[in-house]
Amino acid sequence: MQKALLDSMNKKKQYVTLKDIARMAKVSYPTVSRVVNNKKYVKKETRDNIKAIIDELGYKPEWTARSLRRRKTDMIGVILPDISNTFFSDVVISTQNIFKKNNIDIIMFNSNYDVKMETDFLKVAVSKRVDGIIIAPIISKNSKLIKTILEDNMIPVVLIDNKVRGAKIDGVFHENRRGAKLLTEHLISHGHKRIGFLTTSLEESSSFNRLYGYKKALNENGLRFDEDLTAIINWNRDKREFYKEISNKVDRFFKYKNKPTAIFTASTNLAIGVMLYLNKRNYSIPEDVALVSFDDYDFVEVLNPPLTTLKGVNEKIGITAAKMLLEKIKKGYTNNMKELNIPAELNIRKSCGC
Amino acid sequence: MQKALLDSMNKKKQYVTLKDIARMAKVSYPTVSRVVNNKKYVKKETRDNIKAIIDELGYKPEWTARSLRRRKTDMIGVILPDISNTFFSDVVISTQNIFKKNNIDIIMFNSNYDVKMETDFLKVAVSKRVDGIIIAPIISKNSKLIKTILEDNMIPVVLIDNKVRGAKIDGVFHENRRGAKLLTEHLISHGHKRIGFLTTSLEESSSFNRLYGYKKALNENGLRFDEDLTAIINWNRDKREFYKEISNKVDRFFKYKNKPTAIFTASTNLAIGVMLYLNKRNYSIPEDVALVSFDDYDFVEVLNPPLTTLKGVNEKIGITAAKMLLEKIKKGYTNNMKELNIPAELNIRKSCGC
DNA sequence: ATAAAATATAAAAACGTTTTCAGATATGGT
DNA sequence: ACCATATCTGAAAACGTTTTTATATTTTAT
Repeated sequence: MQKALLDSMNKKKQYVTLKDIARMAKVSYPTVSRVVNNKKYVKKETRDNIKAIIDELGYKPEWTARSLRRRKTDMIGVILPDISNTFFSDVVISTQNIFKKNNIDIIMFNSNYDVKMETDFLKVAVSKRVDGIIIAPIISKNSKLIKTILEDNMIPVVLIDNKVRGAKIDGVFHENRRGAKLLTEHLISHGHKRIGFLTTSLEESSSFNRLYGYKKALNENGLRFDEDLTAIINWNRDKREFYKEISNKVDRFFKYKNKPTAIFTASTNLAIGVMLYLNKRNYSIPEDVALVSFDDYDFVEVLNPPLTTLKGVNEKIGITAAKMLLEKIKKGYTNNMKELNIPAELNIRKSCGC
Repeated sequence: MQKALLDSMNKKKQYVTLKDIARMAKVSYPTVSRVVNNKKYVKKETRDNIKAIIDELGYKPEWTARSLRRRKTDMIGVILPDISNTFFSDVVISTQNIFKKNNIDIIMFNSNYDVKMETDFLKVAVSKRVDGIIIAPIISKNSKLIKTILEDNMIPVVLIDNKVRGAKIDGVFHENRRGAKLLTEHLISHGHKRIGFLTTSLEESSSFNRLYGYKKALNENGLRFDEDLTAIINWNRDKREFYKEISNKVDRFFKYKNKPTAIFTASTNLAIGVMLYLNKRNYSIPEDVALVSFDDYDFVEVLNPPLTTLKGVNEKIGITAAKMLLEKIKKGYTNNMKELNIPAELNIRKSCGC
């Protein structure tokens, strides 16, 4: 008896179903379905009665059943490398703000810059039958899988930040080349001739293009590109390790006879690492070393010193990508590749020497 | 003809189903199901053959159908107020790292500190039949809904950071009272007698408890609590507005005849706002005003000046909560309320005057 | 008044799985 | 050689919806 009570307490409550409602309202369950979905062809009287019962029992449709039948899940997959990076979390937030209005939810995949994980997540997203995917792909080697998904015409996809070589997929991007060129030129205008460059993996098209812009600025100003002043930092979820790698690599810059007088980082994570290093070495910014960075974050204003960056476009990118995907989902598959670049603009503060 | 081609291109590719595999392997589809799920009772020869066909056709189970039948979705809902706050994004990341190993995915809900949105999301999570929920509830007024979910025994829930008054739900929390007390005492030990306190809504138990700790420290050191030195800041997704409100409220502090010489903020978002204000007013930290803040973030080290905080426990909280939820999901409902508080520890830097 | 069209409802089929049940074959112990 | 048990397989039911089809009723148009 005691045990029975306990069992009944531990037994999951059964959800109320259409049939339950139908039975109470003495109608067939498709009729209830029509009420739930605000479809025509239900007498007002019947409709009101059913609605009342639904309210009373607190009926909520079983989404898995509905999804199975409707062949859509009202969920999209968002695959990003690191949402502790404000750029990406902003993307998630603005995406959600758009999609919530359409009653579409987000399955969040954080790949930790791990290619295997990214690939797995992509497969899971397909298996979970999401209605669409927003992805900031890590490396172009994923192209085969991504292309398969696109070419098999299974799921609408919108890229963010990184392109996939050879794949014709809509996407929204930073103006990477021009942005990097602007920042580098700004340093050059301050008289710097030896400028270090830090980035994460060049497999990412954004990194690659930032490097390109940096090189172009050097070139157009008659400065030689020096491979030794470029450092590629591997992402590490353990920040201590990540900063240590930055420290080691930047340290190398300062061991050359011809030291850099300025550093340009391709993301603010990297800039923080550089600042930690420079602080530790008692180099002062910008007197000893000037510093500029690609992304904008709300806290760069209060860094020591405030960091010169590009104006933030996180929300703009997120919203644009979300709207693009929504359109693709609603319209079904379309083959028109749209590639949007959000314009870059300098945000000059102190760290550059201004 | 042209049109037919276009139509066929635009037609969604049909997914491969169990039946397709079964037909090709000349077996019944439950047999294929057994292979897919690594169940016993399939002859090795048959199994191998089926596996080969599955690989060849790239069959992936339809998750909605599987979820419907199995009565679980392999998804959990994570409801947070603001993932652009590193604390919360760290929680998501560490949660995902735990759950991925169990093939459970995350539906992400970002409520923007909006009570209505939080409530909606909670209902959606239930309707989507998630296997469990991790939530950092904004206000205690949600308690009724949360309690209903718990008491109806529908879905396992684990709280993060904020408690819900009267509801017996497992949760993982900062050591809010002790942490706040430590920080306040530290300021007092520097000789400060007038200490401002900034927090977001006191509806959140974390804020309430941080205020409590602050008061207690004052009290135990013979200092009077002055309501005028407490400011409650409303969250605003628009950072400009958010910082403006901080600026306005802190400005009031400095209009009193008896100005504060130190400020304690209940979160780092607030600290940044305060720093922006102090910078603008040319107050120097810590000489004119000392500053300490509750959360730890990796960039506080390079702020101007480096911020004294509590040691970061983001990951610890995330991992603990995730494991707790996983256990609840696996065990089914259990009534033992577990409440874990992750110990607070000072992380002394420069902004306090040390 | 009558045909046509619109409305209202129910019965049945469908979505793609997993589970239960039952039957067939193989294996092992006496 | 025989019964019990383990292994294999398929048929049918089930999960909870939405959609299709069919049929009855009401409204509208002539």
